[in-house]
Amino acid sequence: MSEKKYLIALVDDDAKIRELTAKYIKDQGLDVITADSGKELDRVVTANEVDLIILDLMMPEESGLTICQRYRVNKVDIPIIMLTAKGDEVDRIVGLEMGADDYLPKPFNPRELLARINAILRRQNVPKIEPKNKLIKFGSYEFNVGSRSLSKNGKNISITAGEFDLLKVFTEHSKQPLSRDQLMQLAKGKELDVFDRSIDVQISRLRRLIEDNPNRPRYLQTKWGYGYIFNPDGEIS
Amino acid sequence: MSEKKYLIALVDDDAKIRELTAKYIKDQGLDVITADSGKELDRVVTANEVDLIILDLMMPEESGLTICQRYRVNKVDIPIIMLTAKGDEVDRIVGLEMGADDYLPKPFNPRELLARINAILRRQNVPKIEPKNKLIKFGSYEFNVGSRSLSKNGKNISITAGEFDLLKVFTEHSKQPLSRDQLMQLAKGKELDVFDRSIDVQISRLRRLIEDNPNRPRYLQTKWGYGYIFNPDGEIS
DNA sequence: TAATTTTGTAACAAAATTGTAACTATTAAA
DNA sequence: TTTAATAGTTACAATTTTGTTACAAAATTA
Repeated sequence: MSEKKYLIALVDDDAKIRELTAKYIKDQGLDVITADSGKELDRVVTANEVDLIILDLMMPEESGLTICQRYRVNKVDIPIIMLTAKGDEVDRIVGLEMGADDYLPKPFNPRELLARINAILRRQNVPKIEPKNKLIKFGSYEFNVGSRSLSKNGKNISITAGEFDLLKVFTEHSKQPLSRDQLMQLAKGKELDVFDRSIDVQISRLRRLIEDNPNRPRYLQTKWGYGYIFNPDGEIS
Repeated sequence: MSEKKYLIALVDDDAKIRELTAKYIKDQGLDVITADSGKELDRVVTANEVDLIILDLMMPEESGLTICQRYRVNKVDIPIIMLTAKGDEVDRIVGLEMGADDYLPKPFNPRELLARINAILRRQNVPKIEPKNKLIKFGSYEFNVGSRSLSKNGKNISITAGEFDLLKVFTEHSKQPLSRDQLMQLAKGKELDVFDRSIDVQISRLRRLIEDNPNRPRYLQTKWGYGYIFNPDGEIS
């Protein structure tokens, strides 16, 4: 956890826009967690170290404006980019006065959003990060985040994108139990549906890659009734 | 920290489904008021503080869709779960567009309904801001809520989810006698049935984990005729 | 586009936990 | 001291949760 990637919280009530945008940002190498409301954002922000918030202005329960104001009043000074309806000049100005750092009219070009994200992060000069080739070792395994590769005793093991995302999340939260909810958020940037077992299946697949004996996992253990935990030391509890 | 009990309004014209579902929800420790029509629901909503509405789509007088729309137009933003006929893709989408928060195809699994209720209520709730690695020490024991772990003299003791929940409740209410009723409510979020001894059994199990001598409990003592009390100082009264 | 790979879903099996019932022990009160 | 009520404990059944597989859907690549 010494090095971390930028984490963007994306708040929009429209699931389609949310997922599309999240995917785009993720593809650019940033981490994304989504939220569909202010309440949800609160939870995300308290549970994670968010570097920047992208906030839709028009939302049913609590408007982006209110959320922004609430955060600023509470001295939460995470940078905020506000998404406004096209030409909504007034809201835009109010938004900036509320303490938003930038705004972007909808519909927006994802590349422009990305440019603004980078501009703000640079402006904030959050310590620049990730001189690639972050290497995590556990047992005879090596996991290289920069080169997206996994190996055992130097021999390469092929890992899919989904497995990679999941393992990356685990290595970034070593020795910390993660619920399926959190894993879904952190690895895929979306909400876990009730009775969704896809995380379990991915875990099972991941274990085949990173466990000498997948039936007796050492590194990727189950927290029964809660979720999973990654422990590079491989202590058996 | 008085936990609020949620009130669910259940609207269905079929009396049998209504009562069965109501009973199921009640058993899980939520309050329920039923209604057999939109009119009835209006009355219920104006007379009570309803936290969530479960709304059948197909009803003789006024359809669930209409009701939902009516509420949203009038800026009543109580979350709504819509019950749709199976496979009625179109209505489902229209429902969500009308402002329903979730839908459930009929016939539904009551457990799934409950899961969705809880998901929505959780989403509505502003999360408690809590220090992450809260560590409670008593005797030679350490209980870490963040990492969901328990240890004695540094040696890990495996604790189940149920035991964890119970112990967590006790540590959050140190030196305060808790009735079985309260414990059930706080640890499992449901109602205690008459003649339900499950709390006693869990206490017995928990004592095996956190007492040097489970037959002479120091930390988790009995309040005879009332309930139990947790005292991290371990004074024997 | 077709072929290939990856991912999610559903179903079932396995494992772990939890509740129940029965019985015993303890406590408080008569 | 007896009695009735309450609490402790145990084994076992029931339930819940997790693991895994095969297959279908979706995404990616050629």
